[in-house]
Amino acid sequence: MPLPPSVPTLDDVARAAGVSTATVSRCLNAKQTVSKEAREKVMKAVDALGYTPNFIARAMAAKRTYTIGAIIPTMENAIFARGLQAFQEALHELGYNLLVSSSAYQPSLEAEQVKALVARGADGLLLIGYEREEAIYEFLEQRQIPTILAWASDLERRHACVGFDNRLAMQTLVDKIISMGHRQISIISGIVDGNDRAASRLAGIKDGVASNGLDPKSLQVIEVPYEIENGATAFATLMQANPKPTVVMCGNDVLAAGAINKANEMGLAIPDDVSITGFDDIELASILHPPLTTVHVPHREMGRIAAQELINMVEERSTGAKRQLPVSISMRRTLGHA
Amino acid sequence: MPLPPSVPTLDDVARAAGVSTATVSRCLNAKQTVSKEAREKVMKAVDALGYTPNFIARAMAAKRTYTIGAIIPTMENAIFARGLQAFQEALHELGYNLLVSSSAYQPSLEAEQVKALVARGADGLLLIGYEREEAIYEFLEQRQIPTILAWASDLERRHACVGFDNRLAMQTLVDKIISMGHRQISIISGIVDGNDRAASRLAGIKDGVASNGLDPKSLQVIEVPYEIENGATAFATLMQANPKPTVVMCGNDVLAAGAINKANEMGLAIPDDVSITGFDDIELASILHPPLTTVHVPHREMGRIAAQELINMVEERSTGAKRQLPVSISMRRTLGHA
DNA sequence: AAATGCACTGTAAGCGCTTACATTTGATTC
DNA sequence: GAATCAAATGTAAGCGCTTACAGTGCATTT
Repeated sequence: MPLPPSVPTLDDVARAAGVSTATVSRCLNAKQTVSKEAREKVMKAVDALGYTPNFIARAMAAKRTYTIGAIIPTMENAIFARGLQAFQEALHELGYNLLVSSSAYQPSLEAEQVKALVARGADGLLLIGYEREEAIYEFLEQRQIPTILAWASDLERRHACVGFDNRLAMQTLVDKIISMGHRQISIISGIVDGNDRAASRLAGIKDGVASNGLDPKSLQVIEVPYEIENGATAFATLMQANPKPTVVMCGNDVLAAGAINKANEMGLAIPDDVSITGFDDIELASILHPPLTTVHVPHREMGRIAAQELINMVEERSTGAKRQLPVSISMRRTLGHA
Repeated sequence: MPLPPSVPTLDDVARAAGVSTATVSRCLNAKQTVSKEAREKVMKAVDALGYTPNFIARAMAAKRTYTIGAIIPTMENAIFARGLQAFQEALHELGYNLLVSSSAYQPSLEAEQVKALVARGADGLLLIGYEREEAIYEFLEQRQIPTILAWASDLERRHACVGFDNRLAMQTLVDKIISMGHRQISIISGIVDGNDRAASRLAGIKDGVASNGLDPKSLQVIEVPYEIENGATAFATLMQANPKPTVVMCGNDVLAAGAINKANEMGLAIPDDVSITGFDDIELASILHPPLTTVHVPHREMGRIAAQELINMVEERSTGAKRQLPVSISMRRTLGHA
């Protein structure tokens, strides 16, 4: 038993099989022709030694890692989970691995992670939304790292993206709400600064309100980080206004969950006393009490398309498409007539 | 503008600064003494060229990556999210990065990911629970990869671990339940095969039942994957039994969420018609309607301790401790007297 | 003035792979 | 039987870093 239980290398395999390292390498990468005879000798040696290729050395020599990096704002709630899962699955099918990190909604952390992932040889990157320093985009371009922006769909911008129109979605929802007789609308929004999705959703509400002849300025808006508890607190505050809102629109389902919860606690009947709406349609939405009326987003499809498109870019079959996916409204039971 | 926009290397920096590559390397790693003068020249060159160290080359030369790998069974729900987040934060403070992958509860996938992470030079690994092929443990030992098992706390086993006693926790909960007059207990368990946590929880229930003089064999048990929908379906099935259960104990909060939802849908009052309990105390638990009585698990603490202990192992300050954390019962409103 | 020690810096040998290029071999053709 | 060619294999040069080892100067000691 060797005291430094040294890990077998390509050289060891080559020696054991009585061939050159090049042949072993070719066997393992199945790119070029290797005689059946040699292949068998090599495979036998690989098994005997328990050889596993050193990924780092391989990446270093080949300058390819078959690894994609993704940076999402948070892993704590389910907003990105499903899309990411689909992304990962699709990547796996295409022969790529996924490395995930979370920026905790901090731009500086995101920038750091972008560099870390690139330094680790990520062949491509998935980022969420648009809002980040231009320097990051420049860095990525200079390094020629294919990047796709998910949860983003601005066809005017130069970046490859796949997402949906947050603004239009909210506007549609507002139309619906107003058509149901609501005039007193209050809003619990995510933090708009640094988060283009939150900003678009808020803008969409204002658009909708304005296009229905109401004054967007009269809207009560509270901005809070996406956490259940914040939704609850904000809801309580909003309900103290006079006149009371007949509907509280939330920037996402997490916030809406908090709002619903607080409403129940306050003994308010939903939707009779107050209506509540969400955004995202995460799993949570359907098990709230009552089930949440929300904007349904095609998370899995978005993840899958992002993977396909990104790999197309990595393998130089595409220079980056822009995809906008349709959303719909999941009418459940928290939205009623005013 | 150079057509191959080649990325600056250490050599470029050395040349620009008029020093040797060794000096540049020493500057960047701050390990050894470099004169202030040299350091300044180097830093200037680094900035001017926009140099970022190539992580892969560094890892290759230094045989250290300052990267920890974690493989969790799922990212789709919040079971592991909070613990992992804390793990990541603690790691970051200690100067390490985290790479996460999900095994989707598939042992073969987990094995693959272990190899992938090791091949990528992970300095250490975090795995969930015990149940996996012995070959994986052997591989890890042979390669001398420090590994900590989280959500695991068997003090008899040889592996470093940090977790809590699933079995005892459930037993305690059963004691409580029986003391409240329940005799008809049904169970919605996670899939036990390949999941030691699920198995321990189920065993704990049986222990508790037996120690209270009831017959564990009379327990109705349905095993399903951890998904809300499955909890709902199983609950409906269980309620068709005769006699009906007075309490349905769920293997985790996700399952309990489904059960509660279905109960509401069926017009059953909780806890008057039927009590329901969960396990994990994820955020979801407190916003269910009614709020879920469940076993509270110190996720964040577990993640933090796992990080500290694992890095101690990586940096050879420890050979692997075993930590068992206390859990408590979060009494909320889904458990009432029989 | 020579010897000693210290602080700093440079030289160069890898780390474990991939791959361009060179070489060998055997079959095929004329 | 020599020439030609394709297939299989080998040789060896890196990839961009870290680090052991070997200087180089200069201040201090003897």
